[in-house]
Amino acid sequence: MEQTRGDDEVTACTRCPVGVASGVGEGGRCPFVPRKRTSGAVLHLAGDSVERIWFIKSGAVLVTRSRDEEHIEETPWAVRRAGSFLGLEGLVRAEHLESARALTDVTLCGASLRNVEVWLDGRPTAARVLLDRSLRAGIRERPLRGNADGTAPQRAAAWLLEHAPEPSSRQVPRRILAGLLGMRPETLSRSLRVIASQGAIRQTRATIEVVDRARLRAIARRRSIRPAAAAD
Amino acid sequence: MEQTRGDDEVTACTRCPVGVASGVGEGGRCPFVPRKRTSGAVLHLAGDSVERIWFIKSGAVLVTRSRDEEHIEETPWAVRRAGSFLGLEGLVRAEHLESARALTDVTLCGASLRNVEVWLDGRPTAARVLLDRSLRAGIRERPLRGNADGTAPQRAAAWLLEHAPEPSSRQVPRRILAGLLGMRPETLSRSLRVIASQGAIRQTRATIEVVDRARLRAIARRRSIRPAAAAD
DNA sequence: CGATCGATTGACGGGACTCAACAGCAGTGG
DNA sequence: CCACTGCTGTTGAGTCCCGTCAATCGATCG
Repeated sequence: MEQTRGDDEVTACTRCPVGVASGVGEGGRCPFVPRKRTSGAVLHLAGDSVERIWFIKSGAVLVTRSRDEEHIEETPWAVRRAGSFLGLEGLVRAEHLESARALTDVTLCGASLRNVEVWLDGRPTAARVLLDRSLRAGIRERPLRGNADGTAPQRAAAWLLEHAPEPSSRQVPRRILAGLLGMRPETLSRSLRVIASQGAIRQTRATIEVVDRARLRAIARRRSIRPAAAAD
Repeated sequence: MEQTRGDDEVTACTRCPVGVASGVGEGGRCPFVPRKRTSGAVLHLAGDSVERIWFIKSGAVLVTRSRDEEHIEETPWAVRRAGSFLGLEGLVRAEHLESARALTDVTLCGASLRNVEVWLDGRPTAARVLLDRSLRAGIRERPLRGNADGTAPQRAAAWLLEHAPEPSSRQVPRRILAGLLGMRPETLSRSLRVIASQGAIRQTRATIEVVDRARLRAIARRRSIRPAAAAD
């Protein structure tokens, strides 16, 4: 539970971890400058060369990855929220690994790759902030995508348990949600119907409302598929 | 292709990225001290409190994650090789996220969490090394686990394409490999038979030999399942 | 050789994908 | 106002891939 929860909006740079690391308030300047994007805006595409690194101040961003090298087909991968970075790959490779689109109206702080490099060299605490955020994101991004992670209703229930408290999650379209869970929209629709029939959620065409977390947990945990054995 | 390939063994600390960041050769001392473990040794278990952080100097380590919070059932997650860290989670949470076992005889450099913290505060380049390695590992660790990532033969072919050059990959038991790919051993066995019947590999009970990479690629790419559509 | 474990093969059933049709909803324009 | 269009989400029917269970085979070890 040490993960930051909720869409914790950070407005003041003096309370922003990046701002703090930059010494804002003590005469330091933060290389990341704020910018707003409206819902649906494309931030970058996989395969593009990394020009800027972004820090999400508020809102939610959908990250999609391409399965093939040519970046033709993309599949939803994760939802990044306030406090996460976008484009950190730029520090270790030339091109974006993933595409990013604003899922809601967002406030992003961006800095050119060059400025980030300068920042990393100049501020002793800068690298630690990026390391910290990178590790947290890595822990958090554990997509449940296949039968090995449970049946379709199980994965749907698990996702709802984890993301229902987020206000922005209610705006995730069914099609995208299905992609995040590694299933087809039809399968998601059927899964939600099963979950709703057990009284754990109430749903309309566009919204999902959790009414019984305990029951939802029961659905998510029920193990019909045993995970593969590990080495002993 | 900027990822380091092969089981690049690092023996001299003056050529090790961690050693370089520690200033070995310029009077600095590296907090990570080498230790050897034999194949099969358990390095740590998920849920244990993080005592030490390890850097892999040579060999391969199997990382397994537990699906449930109680850490009862574990499923293979990734194979980490020379140049990767183990236990970096310790910097942002108290307990190990994953279990680790030596897949081959390994040489590990370990440092206590406290010493790592001291090291991070004292050496300006230390955090950058960890950040760099963490990002690379994050890019590399992209497990293909479900139907959404392709059929069983496709995932098996994709894994072989990526890992066949690694000498240590030939020692991965079928059962473990199946877990890494999110399928049962029986399904892996059938998949390999299909791939072999197309002439892309030759296999015995214990070994897999790639004989036709082009054909293997064709099998991996053939799209019988379309990935879910991304937002446009 | 007997015991044990891992890998393979076969038979079977179920869950998810595919394809298709339909319903709900917004935008457009006559 | 309503037909028309386009898009998203739902529902149904059919197919097939993969998980499950069971038996067999191979390899290793005492």
